[in-house]
Amino acid sequence: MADVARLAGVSHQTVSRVINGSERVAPATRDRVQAAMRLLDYRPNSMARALVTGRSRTVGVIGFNTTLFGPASTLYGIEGSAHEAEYLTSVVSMPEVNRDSVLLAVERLRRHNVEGVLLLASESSAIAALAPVSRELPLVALEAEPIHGIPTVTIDQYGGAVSATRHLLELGHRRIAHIAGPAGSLEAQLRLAGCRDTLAEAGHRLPAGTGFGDWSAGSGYEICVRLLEQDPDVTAIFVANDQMALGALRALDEAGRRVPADVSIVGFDAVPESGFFTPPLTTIHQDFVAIGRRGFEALRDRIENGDGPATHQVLEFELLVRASTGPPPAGA
Amino acid sequence: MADVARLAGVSHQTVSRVINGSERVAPATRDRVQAAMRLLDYRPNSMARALVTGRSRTVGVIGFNTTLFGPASTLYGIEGSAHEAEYLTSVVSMPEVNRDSVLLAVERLRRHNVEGVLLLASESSAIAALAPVSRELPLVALEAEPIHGIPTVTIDQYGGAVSATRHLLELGHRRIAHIAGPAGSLEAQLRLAGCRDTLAEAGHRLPAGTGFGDWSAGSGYEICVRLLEQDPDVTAIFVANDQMALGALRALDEAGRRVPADVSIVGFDAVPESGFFTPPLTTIHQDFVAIGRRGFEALRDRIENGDGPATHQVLEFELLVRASTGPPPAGA
DNA sequence: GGTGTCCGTGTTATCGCTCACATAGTAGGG
DNA sequence: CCCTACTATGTGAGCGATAACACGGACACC
Repeated sequence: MADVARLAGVSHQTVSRVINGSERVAPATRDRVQAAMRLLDYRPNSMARALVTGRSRTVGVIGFNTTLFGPASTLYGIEGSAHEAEYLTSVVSMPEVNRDSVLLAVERLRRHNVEGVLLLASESSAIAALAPVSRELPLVALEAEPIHGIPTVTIDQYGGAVSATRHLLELGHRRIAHIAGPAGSLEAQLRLAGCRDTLAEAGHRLPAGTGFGDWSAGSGYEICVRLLEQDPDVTAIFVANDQMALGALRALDEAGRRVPADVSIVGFDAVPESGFFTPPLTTIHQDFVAIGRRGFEALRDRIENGDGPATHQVLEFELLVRASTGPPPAGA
Repeated sequence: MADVARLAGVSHQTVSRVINGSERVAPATRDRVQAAMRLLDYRPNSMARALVTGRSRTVGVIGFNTTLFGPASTLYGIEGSAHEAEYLTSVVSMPEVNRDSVLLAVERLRRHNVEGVLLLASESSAIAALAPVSRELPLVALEAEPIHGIPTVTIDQYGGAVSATRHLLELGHRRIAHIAGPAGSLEAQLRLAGCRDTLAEAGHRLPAGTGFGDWSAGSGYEICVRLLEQDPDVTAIFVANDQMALGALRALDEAGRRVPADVSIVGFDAVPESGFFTPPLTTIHQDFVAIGRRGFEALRDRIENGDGPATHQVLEFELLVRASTGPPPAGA
């Protein structure tokens, strides 16, 4: 910076003014300074600036299964939004969700002076762990429970589950099972609750022993195999995400049950591949990227304008009816 | 820091020594300082430290399709490794790969004083754009061509394609088609070349008009539909990734062609879902997480030990034979 | 022509830390 | 018992920027 100032024949402060786009600089001077900056390939040192302003213009993201389509897409949305606002995104991916790992992640981010943190985890334990932190550091939780005064952005998981279940009821199904996500996950709980409540309203109930998977195709497969043994009369299964639904599809195929002629399947998430499953999967679409964008905006608002009351944004979902659902077999 | 020093009755320099684990501190003093730090909930300011040491302990990652399983997993590997080395990972996800977007991304990261950059893109144009930058900033490219003296970490794409193609030849297939990835992608090119060369060696050749997809299931579907029209005698298709293979599976199903009885399919990547496709997909497994880890290690080495000659690491792949491949139909 | 006001620019302090060097005390060798 | 050598700690400078304030000159107004 001193070099630039010297070359342009001004003081370092004037250079600083040019960098920061201050009004109080004569156009001629501004041009001279900019020319000097270009000539010297000068790049302001963000660390020095951050030190004096106390602002790092960096936000942290804490994620877990970031290799999954959902979180990866949300991260993409966050990054896109952050980019536009000239923030940098720092990611911490933990292999497992628990109190300690969340605290470790946030500590790591704080040490690097992030200005705020986005939590990408629906485990209520993760949010609970961060509740005290949120008083010192702006925090927004995505796909999370609106508790502890932490702002959240989610889609209407419960509503999506209701919609999926209604779809099956409307097709005439009566014996409907659910393959749930991890028991500790709020999303999984809401999807289960939405399904159960909707069935109850219609005078039906979930078969006993709903299995809790881990979102993976493998777990969906295993749970479905068990389900078919325990309850061969099931004519429809609402599966808590598309990957597990794929596993269920595989299990049904191996069991010789046709989809949707014998059993209908509904998934959740609408991953891009789901339209190419055999058969193409009926599922609930949620806009992960939008969640990320909204999440970042909410965080930025808290960073720049301080704590207001915590907002809880709920985005819309969409039922995508494809070929994996149809009326139950005549005999059922 | 001054507060800690005062409370512990030492100078700020001694506090600094304790923070940095210097040897030259009496155990009693160290304890007193640590107690003071805990009491005051003191956290060293990384920006000040970065300013004076000139080290931000942050690396940048430039990615494109980071919502895909491969890049997302690699990112996960990078982050894990970076975490262990106490580096922070900052991600920039660009919507498209081209010279400008790559340069923009790297500029953004440099402005935030990252110490090095990992490029997650197999497009040679992206690497070419960064070649000049790599002389000023440590850089490692993943899944990329070893050019311009930039270190790389990849798996043996060509070898994987050879292995996949041989597998089909050994099963007795003679009319083998390929569905390729984007023409600009090095991975796609190598997979295509490996397939073509292996066929040529065996005295066969690729049917004319190999389609170039965009890695998505949808593109795989469309290319396969076209392929089946143009070349109905094909008995096997090697598809450049699993998502496109899923699309191909769908197209075959709709065309009434059974897999593997009528047509065999081999994918590439071994995404976790591929074992649950209908039928489970024969594919080439590559360890994306390991690529990320190795990539970070290589970058760290360059950051901390300066430029040596550029290393090019090639990791092993593995052919996973599942149910989507079998001998060609008797008539073929 | 004096004076207040605004504009463009410069001067100095400061952010929180590490580095290089200074210094006091302690121990060991002859 | 002196000198060297090393240990534990302190002092002051400076990293590269911004903030706060100071200052000279041009202009307008009375």
